[in-house]
Amino acid sequence: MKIATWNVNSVRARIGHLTRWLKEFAPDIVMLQELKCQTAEFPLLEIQAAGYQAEVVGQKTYNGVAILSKHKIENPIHALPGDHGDDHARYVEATVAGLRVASIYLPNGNPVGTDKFKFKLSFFDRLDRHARALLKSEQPAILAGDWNVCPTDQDVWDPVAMAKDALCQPESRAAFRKLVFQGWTDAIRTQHPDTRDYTYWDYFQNRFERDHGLRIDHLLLSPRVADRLVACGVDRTPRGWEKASDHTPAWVEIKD
DNA sequence: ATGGTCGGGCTCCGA
Repeated sequence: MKIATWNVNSVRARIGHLTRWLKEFAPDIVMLQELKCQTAEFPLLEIQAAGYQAEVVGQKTYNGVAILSKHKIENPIHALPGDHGDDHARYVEATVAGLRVASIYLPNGNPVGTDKFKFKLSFFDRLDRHARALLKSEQPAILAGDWNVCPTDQDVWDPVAMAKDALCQPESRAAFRKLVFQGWTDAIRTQHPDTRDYTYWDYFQNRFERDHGLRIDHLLLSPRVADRLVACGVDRTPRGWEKASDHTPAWVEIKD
């Protein structure tokens, strides 16, 4: 079973790329981020025609997350618990094929030293508590999405240029590590300890062509899913298509 | 040296 995550940077602008990639890569489950549309505007007919169900949490202009699946989607939740005042569409979680899967769009947090950065850390704190409860439930689970964190300098093409960025702050990295230390496996880094495996390249300055990227899209596996890990990677193909998202899909394959 | 490019939806914001 193949499970992927992809920040599409507007699902309506990218629907052609998305349906092409669903057909070519044939994932069983896909976590999407940055839909940039309201739930009612989500291109559901095209997704269904491609053979997928969808659980969508949208909002106007910003954010937006979804779970696409070839299998039945059950018991969804549409927000990360812990803050009733959080009206950002950044979290959707559901049960699919016996797995608890979450599509997460963590706040970017720039610039550092503002309420945006505080919101990022508080979102991480809520995620930490919720992830702990998921582990305790002993359901096989996958937390996937755009984490807006480069876990180490290995995940950054130019660590000096990025040193003041919210994606590389010690607090952001510590928050990510705290989840890993709970017992979640960062699939790609664990299976590929020595490669860069970027998932994002800025639109500026031909960064993709020069491979000046970042690894910020991650799939974290609960222990029972990590036991089933067969392969994982980053599919750079869609990033090379015309009018691409600035992110490309990351994926895992697990035993059924 | 603080630019550059996208998408959404307006004349700027967020990334």
